[in-house]
Amino acid sequence: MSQRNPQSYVCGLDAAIDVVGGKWKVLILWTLSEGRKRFGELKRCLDGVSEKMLIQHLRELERDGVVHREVHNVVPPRVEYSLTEYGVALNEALRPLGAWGCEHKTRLETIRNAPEDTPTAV
Amino acid sequence: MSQRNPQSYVCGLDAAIDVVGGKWKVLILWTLSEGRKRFGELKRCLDGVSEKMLIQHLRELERDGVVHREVHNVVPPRVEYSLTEYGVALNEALRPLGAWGCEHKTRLETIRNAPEDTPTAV
DNA sequence: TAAGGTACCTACCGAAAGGTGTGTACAAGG
DNA sequence: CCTTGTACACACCTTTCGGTAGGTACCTTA
Repeated sequence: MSQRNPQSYVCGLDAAIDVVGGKWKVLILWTLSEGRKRFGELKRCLDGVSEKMLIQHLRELERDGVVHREVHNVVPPRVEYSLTEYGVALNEALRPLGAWGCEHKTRLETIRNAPEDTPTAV
Repeated sequence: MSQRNPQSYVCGLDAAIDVVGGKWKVLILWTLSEGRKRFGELKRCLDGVSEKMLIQHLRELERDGVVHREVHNVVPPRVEYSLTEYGVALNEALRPLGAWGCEHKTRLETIRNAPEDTPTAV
């Protein structure tokens, strides 16, 4: 997303947005709140995500300390992802925003699917 | 940002992120929570924003119904921006996220400014 | 022997986001 | 007369984001 130079987070809000600002990140967090999931499971949960983006976002979330990655050294590789305590807290903090989004969901969909230049009979 | 196709917001959270997902949007909302501001004032508050982006983001926030734009037809143009009730609610909903961000601000800054490949003496 | 599943990696490409620099109408101020 | 300030619009350019396609190592199953 709009990754700002991180030397200068202004109010914490921009820092948080920087963490969850990828296309699939909130959905990943949301999905992982149900419990630990394997890579393939996640992929099936997030319909339409490409493997590249899923991995990339998972890595970033891991780097940011909100997602934990656990590798089981077995022969068909088995990797499980889960939320850290930071991740759980982040999910909690996202609740009100999700609620706001739910309230305005249909309104926003309408706005955004509408043509910007309402050509009411030319 | 990562504007998803809005026919399919999954959980409201992605809808909300879509609204506040621009580089300067949360900062605009944050600044406007202090009260109505003119374009130039906003620009001075948000250090480093380009006029183009400020206008673009303001227009989008206006379209999404969270920011109100008021034009006074005077000769040196005077345009004032303020939060709508939706915008106020959105700001409230962003509070916990901002708090989370504040708690993790320095940690995130450290992580993100650090070299990813710690080249400990080559 | 061949195919399939796991969890990735890599190179390449188009689209979107964001920044820069200029122009504009109008009046006030020096 | 020239400059300054307001609130933009527009063209151009670079960077980032996200997606597609292909490949890998290993084992299982047919």
